[in-house]
Amino acid sequence: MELDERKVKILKAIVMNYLETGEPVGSRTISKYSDLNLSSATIRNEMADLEEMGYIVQPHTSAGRVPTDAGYRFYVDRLMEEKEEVEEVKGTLLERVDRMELLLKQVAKVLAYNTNYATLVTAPNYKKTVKFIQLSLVDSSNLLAVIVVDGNIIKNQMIRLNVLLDTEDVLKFNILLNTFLQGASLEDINLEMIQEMKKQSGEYADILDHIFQGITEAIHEAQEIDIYTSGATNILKYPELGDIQKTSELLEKFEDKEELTQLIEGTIGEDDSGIQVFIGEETPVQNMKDCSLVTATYQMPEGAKGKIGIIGPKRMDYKKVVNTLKNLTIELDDIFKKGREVTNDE
Amino acid sequence: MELDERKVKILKAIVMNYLETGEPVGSRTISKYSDLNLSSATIRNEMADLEEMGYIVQPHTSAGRVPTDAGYRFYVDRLMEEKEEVEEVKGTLLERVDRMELLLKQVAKVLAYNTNYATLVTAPNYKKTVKFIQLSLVDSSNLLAVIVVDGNIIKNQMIRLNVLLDTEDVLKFNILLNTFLQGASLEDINLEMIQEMKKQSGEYADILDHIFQGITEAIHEAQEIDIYTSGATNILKYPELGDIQKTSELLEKFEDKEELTQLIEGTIGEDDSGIQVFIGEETPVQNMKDCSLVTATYQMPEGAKGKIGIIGPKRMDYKKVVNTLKNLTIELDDIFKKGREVTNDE
DNA sequence: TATTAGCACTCATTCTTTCTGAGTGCTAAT
DNA sequence: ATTAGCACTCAGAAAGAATGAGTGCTAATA
Repeated sequence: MELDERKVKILKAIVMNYLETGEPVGSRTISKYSDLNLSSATIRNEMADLEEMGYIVQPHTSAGRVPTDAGYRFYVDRLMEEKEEVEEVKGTLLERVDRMELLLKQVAKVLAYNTNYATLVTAPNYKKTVKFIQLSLVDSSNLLAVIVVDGNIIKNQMIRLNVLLDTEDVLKFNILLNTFLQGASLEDINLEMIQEMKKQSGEYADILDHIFQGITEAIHEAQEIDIYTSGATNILKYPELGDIQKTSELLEKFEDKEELTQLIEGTIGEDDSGIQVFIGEETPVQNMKDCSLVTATYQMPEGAKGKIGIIGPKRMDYKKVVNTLKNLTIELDDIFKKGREVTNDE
Repeated sequence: MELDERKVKILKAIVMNYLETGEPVGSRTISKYSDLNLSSATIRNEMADLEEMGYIVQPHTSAGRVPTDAGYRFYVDRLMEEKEEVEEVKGTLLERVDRMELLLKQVAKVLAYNTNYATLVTAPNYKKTVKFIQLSLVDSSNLLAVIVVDGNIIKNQMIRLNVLLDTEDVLKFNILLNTFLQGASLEDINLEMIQEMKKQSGEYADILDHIFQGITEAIHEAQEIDIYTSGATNILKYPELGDIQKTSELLEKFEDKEELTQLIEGTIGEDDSGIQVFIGEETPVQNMKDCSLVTATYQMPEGAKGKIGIIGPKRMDYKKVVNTLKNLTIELDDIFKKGREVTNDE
């Protein structure tokens, strides 16, 4: 059977109507509210074909039709024309990037507010490289390590001492650490390097162990993918995800970063730039089979990438979501670029 | 009418039974499962009295009785004997206090896991005093300010420069800042002090403005009440909070720190130490009228106080919750004390 | 006088049954 | 190829009947 132009028109009408109303769409509706000027009977015949082809289904015999995953997919890939009007993202993003965390939290929040879906944002994930390390003696038994990795992400680590150090010792350590570690990534810090540093540090070799532990912890922590979410409760707004049981399980996942990390990593694939749409079964997480997921990848000037995701019901307003995401990533790119110009011209 | 001993016994039986089952309690149940050896008819008479006195109600004519807020209150205040068995808190807390944030997040999580209710924990709120400040030059245009306030809370602030500074300048600033600001709280930093510092800093007075701004921002941020929540979705587990509409509004509040701050501040009252129980209408927030809130105050050796709260349905297991909270606060006090011994013996 | 057995009554809940109407598929006419 | 028309289906609403947990009241009992 062939998917001729008329069938496409009808399919489009069905999907759009369903997106709007959430009710199964009957032949009569299409007959009346489309410019095809066909009787409901004709539409019915066409619908039967479309059903056979797998684009739509009837929830039960005497009901209208509802798009299948394939139907949505066809719509998203081929029918959904771009909106020319820019979907403005309301709510200001921070302009200063020095607190990445705040910025991303804000992104999640603004996005949730704008779309009324659940959102999540991952921090850009790149091989972090030490830019600057400083130890300072806070008091006699506490040594503070401040580590700045690129992207101006700052980590602190309090190191408890059981030996007395004086300022001069600390100064020595600082120099030592910086000469060795500046520009190093986590992988670069290998046994050999450590040995060498220990050798050079002479009598304080055992303290160095302590310090190292603190530092690796900090770098590790910086390396972890941070995830920020917002608007999780929006999920409750869509009654088609009726089963409270299921929905609350989904919400629970949303509280758990581990799970989310998996989710996001599941989306890293072929088309790793731009926008991806996962519909129903295509979604990489079990509990989400009744939802759709739209992700966008943003990129920092250094090449680091992060993801923004929106989770909503299958009948989500794909057009709006895709558009909003596009604009948001542009805005983000902009902010990062600006940030870079001002900051990192080393 | 008088609340004699028998009535009290009956009331207690009703409340306990209701806490367990969630179903209205009938006279026959009490007659059978209590050691009173009274017929259901007698119980009925007594129940009628208790209803008149406002401790219980019937949801409808032919149903058993359910405790009113007053009924719960009486139970909590007078009937609920302390469990002697310690309600063990399962799941380890971090032992090291240097990352307060992690500790409190953990507390919220463990508590939610143990009780199956929604939990929230506020960071201790005290007048923060600067313990240590350090500026360092990360690169030519970025100055990093690290501020440690007591309790070893660390704040970072990247300060962007449009003037070139060399290491010596930074050193000078460091000395200047530390002599003036060490031990100062936010309120202490007044115009006079600033003037004096500017005078002493001579030619770099205008950079100082920049730095000040950064530092006050950081202190402000440290001053803010941080709130950590966990297990919000547990709320969905209690069907008696049936109205999804309402419940989801409640959940939304749980996403919003502002609201939560209000909530917690609403509980700061007379009995500001130990454990407080708010039942239904007593709760300081509108959407929470169908819930109960139990809060505990923990105290750091410095005298700073924070709150731990548990939100659940009115028929929550008060005994368990109160007990768990008691033990948790003790455990926390312990951790803090240890932390102090090792850390802050200045 | 306090307690209890007994009975009529109430009413949420559950299960059935009936009704309704949106929507279909098919056939015969255009 | 399209459409009018009609019989058919079936979810969901509405209405009715059965169930049973629980009550309040009264009269008998200890």
